[in-house]
Amino acid sequence: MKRTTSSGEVPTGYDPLQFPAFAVTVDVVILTVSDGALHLLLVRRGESPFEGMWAIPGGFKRPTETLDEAARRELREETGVDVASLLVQFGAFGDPQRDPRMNVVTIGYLAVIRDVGAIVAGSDAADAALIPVSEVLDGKLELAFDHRRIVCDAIERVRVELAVSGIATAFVGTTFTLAELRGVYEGLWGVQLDAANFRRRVVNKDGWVIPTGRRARPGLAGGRPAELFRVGRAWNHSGLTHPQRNHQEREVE
Amino acid sequence: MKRTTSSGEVPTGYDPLQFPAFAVTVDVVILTVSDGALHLLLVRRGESPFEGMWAIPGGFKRPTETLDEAARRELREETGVDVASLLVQFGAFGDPQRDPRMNVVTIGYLAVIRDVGAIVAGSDAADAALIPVSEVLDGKLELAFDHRRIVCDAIERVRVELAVSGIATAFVGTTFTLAELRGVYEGLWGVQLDAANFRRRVVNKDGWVIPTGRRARPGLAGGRPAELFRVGRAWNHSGLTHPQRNHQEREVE
DNA sequence: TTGGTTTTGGTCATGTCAACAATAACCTCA
DNA sequence: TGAGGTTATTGTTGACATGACCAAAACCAA
Repeated sequence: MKRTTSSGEVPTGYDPLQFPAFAVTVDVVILTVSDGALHLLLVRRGESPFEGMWAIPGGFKRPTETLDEAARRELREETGVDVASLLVQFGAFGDPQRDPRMNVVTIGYLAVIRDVGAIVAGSDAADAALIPVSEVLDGKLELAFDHRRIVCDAIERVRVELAVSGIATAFVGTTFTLAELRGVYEGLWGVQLDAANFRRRVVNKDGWVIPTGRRARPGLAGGRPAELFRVGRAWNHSGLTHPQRNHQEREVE
Repeated sequence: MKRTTSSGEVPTGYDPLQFPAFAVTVDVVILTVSDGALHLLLVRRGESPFEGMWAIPGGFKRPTETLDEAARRELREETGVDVASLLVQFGAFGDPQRDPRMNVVTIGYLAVIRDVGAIVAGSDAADAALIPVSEVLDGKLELAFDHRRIVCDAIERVRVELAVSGIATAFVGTTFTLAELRGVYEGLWGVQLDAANFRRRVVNKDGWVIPTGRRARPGLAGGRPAELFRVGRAWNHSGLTHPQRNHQEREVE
């Protein structure tokens, strides 16, 4: 049995070129909620291969920076925002044929930003757009490289993270109404949540949301003005779970 | 604002060496539960740097294989087992100085195997050992490279995964008693669980465990023989949660 | 047979949560 | 100004989950 260690059977005098060399890139899936639906930021490729197709923004990792720094740099170059509400690594992708030109391993990052409308407009709007993720998941919109799979993994991660931690607050502004926050859950899970029960669950969560005294102005349709909240610091412990039917059938098929 | 896409500003006629080249490795954190405590498989490094120190097994990704294949290959080379109960990627590590020799980006994999005792014995036992993770977390045992951080991330992932999915069954054999399964939770969470309540929670979970008719032989101390279960297929939906005190104080500090 | 040990089943009180009803506070339009 | 519409919030209720605790069952060793 061959024994190898983390960096392999490297003799003391090594030659870097003797080992398989890869290009390492960082790709950032930038998400936001708009009109109650999850959207992601895509850019149109200007070069071959996949010229003219939509892709998620990304670029080479530089030898002097960490992966996190590379992701933050890419996000800044793409959107101009310096810090996202959330920027976490969610996976690495290294299939041999994922880039037809050379061997590229990419590290996927997930970024959540609050209101990206103005940001995309300020950017080079010609080749960047906010696309509903449903179009990607449906397969209606084809993406370059293996970016469809990368996006799918990112979405899945968001859904899980939403249940296990308080990611939802990353999608809303610094102050928000509970209806807005509820919309994030409904959009990402594709469910309808009871407003009354949602309120109780969220407000009772220890340090989850903090009421500011103020109230939001009602929408065009009127209605009682909603209370304004800001995020508490404890949005990282036990998240919300999917609502489960009261009368779930307990049959073991 | 500079616009880059996933593979950067690569002209059509590209020269691979013109872009930052990295070595890509796959490191596998191999976990098992032994004597009610979580252990991990470490190998002793035979070469510089960090010669003689403990490290997690790993090696170079080959250009023709996927990351998952590389992880499976490393696991097989190290333990001889062909397929783990669980083998998932959990993170990428690419700090510039993590390897003093060259720029190495490593992809961390988490492997869970059932009974590793015989396996390690069958391997080249001189430089491989099962170490309690507590010794690594305490800092009592120093690891090569940034492997301590990699291990910490893996453990954290296991703890979360344990609550959100049914990872626990990956630690036990194909048939198991509820005491064994409970021991996994107790070992990983560092808590004591009531046997009666644990049984109800696990058995009531839809498709979680399936009773085989057989019973285990009692231990040396006697006791009623335990029922033997096997894992159901639905161990991926809503996991168990930490037990929470009945009278939790609800103060907002 | 007796005492020890482990598993399994039962009870009870409390807490959580979904469903639903009712009220409060705003809007627009007549 | 008032009526009807809309949204947010509070209340109530019943089903279920869960933790604490107790008791019985089924084995061992002596």
